[in-house]
Amino acid sequence: MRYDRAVSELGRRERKKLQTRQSISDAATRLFLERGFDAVGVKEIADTADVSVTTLFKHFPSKEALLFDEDEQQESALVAAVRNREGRSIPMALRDHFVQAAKGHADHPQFEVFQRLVLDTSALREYGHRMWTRHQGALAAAIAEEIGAPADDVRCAALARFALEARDVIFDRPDRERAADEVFGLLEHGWSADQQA
Amino acid sequence: MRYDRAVSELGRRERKKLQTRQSISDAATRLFLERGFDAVGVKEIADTADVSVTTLFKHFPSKEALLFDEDEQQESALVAAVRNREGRSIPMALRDHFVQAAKGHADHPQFEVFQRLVLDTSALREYGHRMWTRHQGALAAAIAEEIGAPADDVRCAALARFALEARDVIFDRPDRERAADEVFGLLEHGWSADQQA
DNA sequence: CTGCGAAAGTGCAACCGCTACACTTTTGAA
DNA sequence: TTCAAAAGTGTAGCGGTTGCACTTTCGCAG
Repeated sequence: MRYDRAVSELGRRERKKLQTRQSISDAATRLFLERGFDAVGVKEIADTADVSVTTLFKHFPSKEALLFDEDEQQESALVAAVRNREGRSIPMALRDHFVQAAKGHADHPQFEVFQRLVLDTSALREYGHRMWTRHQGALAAAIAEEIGAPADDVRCAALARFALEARDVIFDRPDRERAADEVFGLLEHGWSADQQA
Repeated sequence: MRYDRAVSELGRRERKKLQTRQSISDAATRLFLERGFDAVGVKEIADTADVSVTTLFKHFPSKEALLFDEDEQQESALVAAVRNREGRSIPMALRDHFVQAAKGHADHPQFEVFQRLVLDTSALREYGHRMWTRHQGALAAAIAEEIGAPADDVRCAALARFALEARDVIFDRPDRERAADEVFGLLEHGWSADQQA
């Protein structure tokens, strides 16, 4: 959670609002990790954070959203990966971006259990995937602009969609880096490149 | 357990069960098409089909499932498209299969409104997509077997996933056949084939 | 044919996520 | 100081979904 402007520069009102939001998010994350997503009700989260259920839903649009707090920077990072790719092809730039991101997350040890929770809970896995694929439009637009194609070019949309889906395909594999090589290699050079079938 | 016996060969019990199931499905489809998915409650569907809500949920696992009745043949059709491809590459065989299927559906005029309903209702669109991507495993296995790769080969899994996702990318476009050419061309020959970027 | 157990269906109550509503409290600013 | 907007509250309710205890229906073995 990054807040560009310092918290102290906000009025008391915004500060309190942020504070409430944070305590809700904290309570939810803690309870979910302790006992699982489905075993905790919104009522209990609200009670733990010492707010009403109504207030909880004024800050978060759904129960699932309580766990996915940071989103915006992912999209800009994706677009940046395409823009500042320095000679590499777009698929390779995206491959590097994913590998890099996975490495970065590996630092945080708590990220492991967090990810386990999301992957083991169907509601969360679907919600996460939905949020993730929301970036398709922006990514496609960035790709299109980069190669000078119309903003709604089909191939750009397809590449964006495939790259985003690639993450899930790769995450299931034991050796993620090698999986990333193969999957993005497929996007870069195609199925028929080293496959006679 | 094989149930390829004709309906008439089933006992009165199974026949009645099938009958109630059908009347529920019919009532749901009719009401949904008439007034929209969200404007019809399960209670009303149950009443229309003259069953209790409990019975309704004994036949269908969710409200969305009421609209998606037949699934099994889609999967076998996908696998068959890969198997009987007669010299064509796998991506091209899948492309042809999709184009063919779209043409086949265009016959049924009621399919247009049905599709509109699904596409305009977020709950249904997501459910449909979830059901559709369930075929990834079977499709990936078929591809792997076809080229003599291990059943869990990453590239096969990726191709399967991408092909399934391709449907949605293509369906948004006005000229679906041309879109299918471009998207599956990307899978077949890769991004770098006719793209220097 | 009979009777028994399994399966299908019923009605009710409740849970859970979520929302509308009417209300009070807090706070920034004129 | 005053006032309107914003934050928060409690209650009541909706809609999908499930558990439970119950009745009815049917298939089948004795």
